Amino acid sequence: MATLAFKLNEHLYLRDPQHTSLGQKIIHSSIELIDRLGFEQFTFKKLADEIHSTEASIYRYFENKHRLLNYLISWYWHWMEYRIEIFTNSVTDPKEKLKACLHVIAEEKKYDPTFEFVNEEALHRIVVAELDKTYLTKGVDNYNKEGLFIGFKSVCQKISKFILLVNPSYPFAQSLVSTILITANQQLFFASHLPSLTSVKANDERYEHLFSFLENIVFYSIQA
Amino acid sequence: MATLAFKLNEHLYLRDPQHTSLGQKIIHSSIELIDRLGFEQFTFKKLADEIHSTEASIYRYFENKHRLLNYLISWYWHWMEYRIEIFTNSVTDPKEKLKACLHVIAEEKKYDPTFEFVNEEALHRIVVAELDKTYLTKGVDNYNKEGLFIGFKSVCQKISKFILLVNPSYPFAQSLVSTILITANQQLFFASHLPSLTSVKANDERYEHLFSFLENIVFYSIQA
DNA sequence: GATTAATGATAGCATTACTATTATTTATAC
DNA sequence: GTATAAATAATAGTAATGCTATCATTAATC
Repeated sequence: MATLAFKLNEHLYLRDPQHTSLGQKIIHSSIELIDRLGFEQFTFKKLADEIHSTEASIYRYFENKHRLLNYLISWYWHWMEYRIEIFTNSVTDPKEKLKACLHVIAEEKKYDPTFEFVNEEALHRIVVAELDKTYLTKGVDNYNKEGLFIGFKSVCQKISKFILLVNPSYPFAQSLVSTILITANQQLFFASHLPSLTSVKANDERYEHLFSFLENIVFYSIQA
Repeated sequence: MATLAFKLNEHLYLRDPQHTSLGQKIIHSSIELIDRLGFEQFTFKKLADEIHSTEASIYRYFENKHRLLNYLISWYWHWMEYRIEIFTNSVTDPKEKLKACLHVIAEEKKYDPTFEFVNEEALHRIVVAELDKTYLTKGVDNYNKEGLFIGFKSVCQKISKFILLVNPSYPFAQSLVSTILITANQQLFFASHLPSLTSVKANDERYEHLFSFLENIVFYSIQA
């Protein structure tokens, strides 16, 4: 079986979890547990109990739970880049390419059977709720040097290039892209929990609302 | 002495810290410590040592460190609203009102002697690094019911109204405002730590860069 | 079948996030 | 000015967390 797997930065893990049974259980169940408990309440002890293993065994895969979170979120961005690639690949018009990106960003995240032990729906909720915790820490400069954030950076760069194809003289491409990638998740969170902070309604059309908002910001800002 | 003080939501504290000597020391030194250590490393024990008091005494003012963080950040948004009020008050043209808001949002935060025991510069760094941690938690719905986030919401609402004065048919006012308030802080953080994610340069003109970016997004999006 | 690697079982330790109790200081009321 | 109450300090204790270490056992590989 030639399962598709992303090559993640080595500093994210001690032992690669993708290729062992225990490693796959760690990934699968940590997504489930972090989604359920939130990152603060999540512990290696609880994860160990869940997968009928031990704390010590998990520590052989990940230095600590912070690295594990970074791993999961990095995986998410690699998956996003892969999806953006799929949906922009055959599109030639730069504006349409950009629009395809926005669709991938704003769409509902569903289980992708290409990646067996990853529940993308739950992982997306984790990204929404915990992304900032990966870089909003005193260790950010060291983590950055280790390359822990290349997944996110790479997606940003890819979309920035599309923006510059549409308007080569737009001076805020990087800022605009990081803003919409982060705000997309935030607005969905606000829709569910702090509705007065968003124009996205918490109903079935939330993803369409979100897309319209992103489209509005992006295309008017770059004056396309 | 008629010191100006904000009336913060009662659920933020157990005993109002603004009116006692110990309370003021807690506010003053918690800002200093959280700024220096980051919220994760900050503990009531360390704060107690810093102000030559005890853990137990601090617990009589704040239920836990999470509430204290909420208190500080809520204070910040009340201060921001107060500043927005000052700078928009005498302006009549809606576009100029909105522009004045963006200036307040993007400007460098400096010590405001009106509020003796608060170091706004340090507090701003705390907001940049820790804001999301106040609401990105499993308890968000309960906290929201208690009114812990009214400071932020109130600022959002105020600016949204200015947007609707400029263009009454703009459908994303709330989303646009929450986006720029949060992205303003994020872009400054990126400029310092993850420069490839932002177009804001980490030099003396950072605040002007930031303002231009916000101005670009806001005024083109609402088609002013 | 021997060797090595991976995992499990168990223990331990410093720190954290509290709670509880009692003592002491400070403020206020009479 | 003393009585009374309130605020604070001092101290102790507890369960959980985030690890590290050791040794036994099972599984993979040569």
